[in-house]
Amino acid sequence: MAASMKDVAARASVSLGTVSNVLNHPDLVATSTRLRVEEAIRDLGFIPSAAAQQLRAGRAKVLGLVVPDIANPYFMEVARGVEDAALESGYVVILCNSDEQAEREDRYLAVLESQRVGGILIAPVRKSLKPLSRLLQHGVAVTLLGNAAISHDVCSASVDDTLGGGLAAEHAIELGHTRLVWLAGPRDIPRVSDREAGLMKAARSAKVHVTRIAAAQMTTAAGDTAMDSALANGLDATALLCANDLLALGAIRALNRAGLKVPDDVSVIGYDDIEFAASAAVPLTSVRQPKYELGYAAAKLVIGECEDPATHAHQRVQFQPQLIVRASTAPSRPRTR
Amino acid sequence: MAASMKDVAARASVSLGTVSNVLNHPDLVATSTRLRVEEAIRDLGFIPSAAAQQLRAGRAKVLGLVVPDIANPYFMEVARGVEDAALESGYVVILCNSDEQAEREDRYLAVLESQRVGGILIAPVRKSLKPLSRLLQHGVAVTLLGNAAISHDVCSASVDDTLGGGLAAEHAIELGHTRLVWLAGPRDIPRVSDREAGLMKAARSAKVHVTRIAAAQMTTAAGDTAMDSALANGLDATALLCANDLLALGAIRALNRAGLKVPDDVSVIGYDDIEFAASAAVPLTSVRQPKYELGYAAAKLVIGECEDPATHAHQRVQFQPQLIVRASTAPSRPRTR
DNA sequence: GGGGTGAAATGAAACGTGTCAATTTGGCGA
DNA sequence: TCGCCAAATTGACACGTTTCATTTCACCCC
Repeated sequence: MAASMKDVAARASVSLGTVSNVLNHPDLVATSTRLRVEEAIRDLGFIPSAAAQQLRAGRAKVLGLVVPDIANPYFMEVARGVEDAALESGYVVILCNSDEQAEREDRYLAVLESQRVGGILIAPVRKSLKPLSRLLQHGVAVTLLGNAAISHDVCSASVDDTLGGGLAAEHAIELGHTRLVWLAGPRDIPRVSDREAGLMKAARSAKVHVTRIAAAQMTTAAGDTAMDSALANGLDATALLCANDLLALGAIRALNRAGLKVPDDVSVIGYDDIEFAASAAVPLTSVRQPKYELGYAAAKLVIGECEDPATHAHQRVQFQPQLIVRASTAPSRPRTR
Repeated sequence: MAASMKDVAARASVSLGTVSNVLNHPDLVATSTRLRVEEAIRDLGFIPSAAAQQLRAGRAKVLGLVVPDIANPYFMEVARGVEDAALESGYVVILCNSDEQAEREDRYLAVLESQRVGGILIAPVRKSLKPLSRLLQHGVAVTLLGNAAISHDVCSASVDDTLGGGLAAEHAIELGHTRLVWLAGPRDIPRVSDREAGLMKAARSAKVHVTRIAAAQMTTAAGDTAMDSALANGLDATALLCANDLLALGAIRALNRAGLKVPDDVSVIGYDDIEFAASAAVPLTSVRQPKYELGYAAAKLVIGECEDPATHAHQRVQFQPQLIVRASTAPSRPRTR
C-alpha cells in the first residue's frame, strides 16, 4: 500500500541503489540526481519501512521498557526520560507492564526477542538475570533500571537505594523516634531490598528497633490493607517508613481511619517523591529520586550499546537520592495514652 | 545471531516450507515430522522474527498509543487497558508521548508510519483528522481515544464528556452555588471542549454565571499558576470546576496559599477521578471515567479493524461518566466578609 | 499391474531495504 | 584520436518469513 523505494526509483528514473544512496550516502550522488530523487520521495510521500531496514540490519531501532507498574507515577516519570532519549536517537519504545508478575515479564521478554529489539530497559521482577540470559547471548543491550547491576554483563542506571533507606531512617531517628515500622512490599522486589538494607543498617547503628510489615503489592490499596491489619494486630509505632509513596498514601488512609493523626501520632516517610506526594492529604516527607534523569540516562546507555556494541563498556550510573521533608514527619513526643 | 527458520529446517532435515507449515498450518504436516520440527525449534530456541513476518504481511502487529501526557495517571490507566488488550492478541504497544505539542505528535505519526503499525490509538492534540489522513489512506486502523469521532472514517472510544461536564455543573448548582468558575486547559484541547460545552449548557439553563479561566497546560503546576493569577486579579467565586484532576489539585494548592479553605470557602470539582483524587489534601469530588475499560475497548476496536479490515464497520463506543462526591464540595453558604 | 487419488513435503518467489562489486559515463591528458 | 581515471550509477544478492504451485510418494481400486 505505502510507497516503496522501488516506486521512488521508477518515478525518478533511477535505480534502486541510487535511491538508497540518496538516503544513506548522499555524498555519493550527483546533486541533480539527488534533487530529482528527493522530489520523487516527497511526491510519493515515501517513508522507509522500518521492518525492512531491521531485517537487513538484524536489529531494530526499538527499545523495550519493562516496568512492574505502569500506573505508578514514578515509573511513568522514568518512562518520560526514556522516551525523550529514544526519540532523540530515532528509537521507539515498546511499553511492557510486567505487573510485578514473573510470568508476565517472561512473556514480554519473549515478545521483545521476537521483535528483535536493540535494547531492553528493565526494572526486573526477580533478582536473577537468568530470564535475560538468552537476550544477552543474542547481543541485545540490556540496562537494569533502578537497581545496580548484579553482574558485569549489563549496564545499570540506579539511585543509591541503600543511601536512600538510610536517609529515611536517620530522619526518623533524628526526630527522636525509637520504634520504627518498615512497610515493605512483597518479598523479593529487588529495588526495595536495598532500601531496606540501608534502613536497617542505620537503625542498628542507632540501636533503634524496626518492625517489618509487608504489603501484598506496591500500591495504595495494598498499603491501606497492610496497615489496617497491622493496626488490628496491635502494631504500635511512632514512625512509619514505606517502601514507596503509594504504600505511604494508602497507609495514611488506614491510619486516619483508625483515628491516628499524621504526623501528630505517627510520622510517615515515603519513597520516590512522586508528584502527588506534595499534594497529598498530608504532604508527604519522601526520598526523592531523579526519575526523569534516571530514565534518560538509562536510555542513553542502552542506545549507546546498541549503536556501537564493539567499543561499549558496561557502566553503572548511580544517582543520589535526596530527602524531602514535608508535613508528614514531626518530632516524636511522649505518648499520652 | 538468533536462530532462523533455515536453521530449524536444517536441524530437522526438512525444508523451509515445512517449518513454516508447522508454525502456521500444523494440520498439513504429518505428526512425526511435526514433532521433529518442534523439537528442533525448542533445541535452537527459535523465535520467529517479527520484522520478517511483517515485511511479508505488509503490516506489523503493533499499535501506536499517542497520549498527550504520559505523566497523567489518567492516561496511564487507559494505557493499562490498551496494553492488556494488545497482549491478549499478540500485539505490542509503542508508547508515544505527544506532550500536547502538535509538532511532537506529527513526529510520532511519521515514526508510526515508518513502523508500519497496524493501528493507532490517539488522543489527538488538535481537532482535525488531517494529520492522520495519510495513515488512513494507507489502511492503518485509527481509533480516537477520549473524544467521539468527528468523521466516519475512524472508530472512537470515548466517555460522554458533555454529560460529564453537565454532571459537575449540576452538582455545584444543586449545592446552591451561583458563581461558577471553569478552569479550562489551553485552548483547543479536543477532549476538554465537550466538558466545557456540557457545563455551559447546564449553567445556562440554571441561569448561573460562569467565569472561564485557562491554564497553560493540563498539569498540577499549571493549575496552581492559573489559580494564583486569577486570585491576584480579584477572581471571586464559590465553586471551581476544573478540566481535569491535576488542574484541580494544583488550584487547591493555590487556594490554600491564598488562605481560602476547600470546601468551606470554595468548592472544587475535578475531572477524571484519578487514583490520587481520593487521597488528596482534600479528597476531591470528581467526574469518574472508566479509564481501563476505555483503553481496553479502544484497543479491541482497533485490533478488530487490523485483523479484518474488510468486514470492519467503524464504531463509536461511548461510556458514561459518573460523579463521585467527596469532601471538596459543600453547600454554598452566605459570604461572611 | 496400471492409473488415479490424496496426503505430505518441497522449492521458488516475493515483501523492502542496504551493500558492494561491477559497469557506465564524462572529462582530460597524451 | 585513444586510453585512462574518477565520479556516478547500476544490478544482484541477502536478510527471514509466508504462500502457493509443483513434485514426490504410498496407497487403493479396478
